[in-house]
Amino acid sequence: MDTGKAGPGTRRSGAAGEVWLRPSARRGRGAPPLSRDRIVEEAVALLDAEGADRLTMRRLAERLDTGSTTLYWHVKTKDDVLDLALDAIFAEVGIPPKGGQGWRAGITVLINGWRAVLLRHPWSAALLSRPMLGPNVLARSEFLYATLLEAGVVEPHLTAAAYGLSNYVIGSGLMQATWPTSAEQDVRRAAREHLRANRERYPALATYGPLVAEGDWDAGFALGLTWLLDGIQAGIAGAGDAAGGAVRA
Amino acid sequence: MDTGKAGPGTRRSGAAGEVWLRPSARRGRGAPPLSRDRIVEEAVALLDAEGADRLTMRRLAERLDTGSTTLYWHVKTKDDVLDLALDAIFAEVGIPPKGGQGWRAGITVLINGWRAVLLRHPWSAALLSRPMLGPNVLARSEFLYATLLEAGVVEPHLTAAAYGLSNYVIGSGLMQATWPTSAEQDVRRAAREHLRANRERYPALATYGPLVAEGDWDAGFALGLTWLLDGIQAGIAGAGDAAGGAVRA
DNA sequence: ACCTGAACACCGTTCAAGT
DNA sequence: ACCTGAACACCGTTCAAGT
Repeated sequence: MDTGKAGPGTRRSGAAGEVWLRPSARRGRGAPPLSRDRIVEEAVALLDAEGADRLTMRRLAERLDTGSTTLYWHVKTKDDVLDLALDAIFAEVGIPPKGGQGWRAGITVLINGWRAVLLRHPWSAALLSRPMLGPNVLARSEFLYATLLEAGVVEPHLTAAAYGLSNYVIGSGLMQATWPTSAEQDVRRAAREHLRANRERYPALATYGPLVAEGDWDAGFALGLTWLLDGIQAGIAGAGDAAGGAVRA
Repeated sequence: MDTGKAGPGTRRSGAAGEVWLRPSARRGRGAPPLSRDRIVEEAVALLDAEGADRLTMRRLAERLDTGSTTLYWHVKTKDDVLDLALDAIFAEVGIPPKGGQGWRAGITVLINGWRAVLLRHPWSAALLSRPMLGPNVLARSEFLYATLLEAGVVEPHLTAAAYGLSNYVIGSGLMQATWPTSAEQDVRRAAREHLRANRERYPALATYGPLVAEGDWDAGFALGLTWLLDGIQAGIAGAGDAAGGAVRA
């Protein structure tokens, strides 16, 4: 594990003329100078590779070939790094072209892309408990609101729709990222057996529950999304009170 | 801050005869002996009072009047404490009586109770990224599945319904617990001004966005819940393909 | 303007030792 | 069976100092 760690003076002090043999940057060829962007990029890589609780200022600095304290010139705190990393991956969520398809299609593409990103970076689920106000997140929220407005959705349906859709993806991403992955077969099996052993207490779960049925995440997600979109659509047509009397909690 | 901290020997060594003046337990009157339950209870209190990142084995131990290392006799790791604390608050979610009302009413009560607990313990939102397999959580999932089954919901609607509802509450709780509270008026205002300053980039958000409109969380949540329930209900009636062709993502 | 090193005040956890 | 203290290998962050 510690193999790559140069002893004191090995690289930093530099033997006579050794400067010319070095490609001017610290690390191998072409490592750009340290910058906020590079720190965030490396943070995402570290998070992808090892998960949220392995992200340490010292370990991050090591990957960037600096001391941990150097990072604090470019970034104010570790929390900043997390905020920036979270916003960075949102850039991967494609924003559908403006007028292309109907509002349902546009929103479906956005939401599915959003979900895909959450699943591709499972650590992000745990970070969603911080306010998301970065430019990439805002750009996607803007698309969502704009599309709904253009479709004719008005308050109180507008807020409910935007929140409902967002909450649904976030919850789904969190749930699925959380769930014992197939890599943890032992945990899955243990959980399943736990349910079956207590089948008199959890009869429905033991037979139909998620750990048993191994339901199709994607199909389930799509179905729930349809329900939300249907509800939103119904609210557009008869703006009055298509939702019945259930609106007030 | 350090006022209450007894100097070495002040309490532990005990002057002659001092035993009889002590009420036999370490702390004031009637402190029950250390136990797993007491640790979890105190952990919840600490989390409620100070939030997730202030929970420390040492600080928790201090509240229990022990050394931090003592906790490890009752609990294996800090993660265990978090898992136990998370399951503990789920006990507050009331499970509706079995046959009382229709399935919609029962599920609505459960979901609203669930949401209320998440909002009452905002720290729990950040912990939802861990598998929830504790007895209290399972009991509530059991109710959900059993009620849906009894209402006649079948696969693939069953899994989609259970996940959809759960994901929706979880996402909502996370979102609302995360959002700058009214206590952080400055953050709210800064965010709002940020949106307005960039109104050409975020036109819809700047005018109708959540930070501006100050929408009613409860009403919005209830509306989205209605949509989900409507979708589930529609699936019961015409079991065939009431959801149209959108099922396969 | 950017980087470094030493240092501070913490962490979670282990373990031999006590009662 | 339960509790304690010392100790280990870490943390995030500050700050004076270097170039």
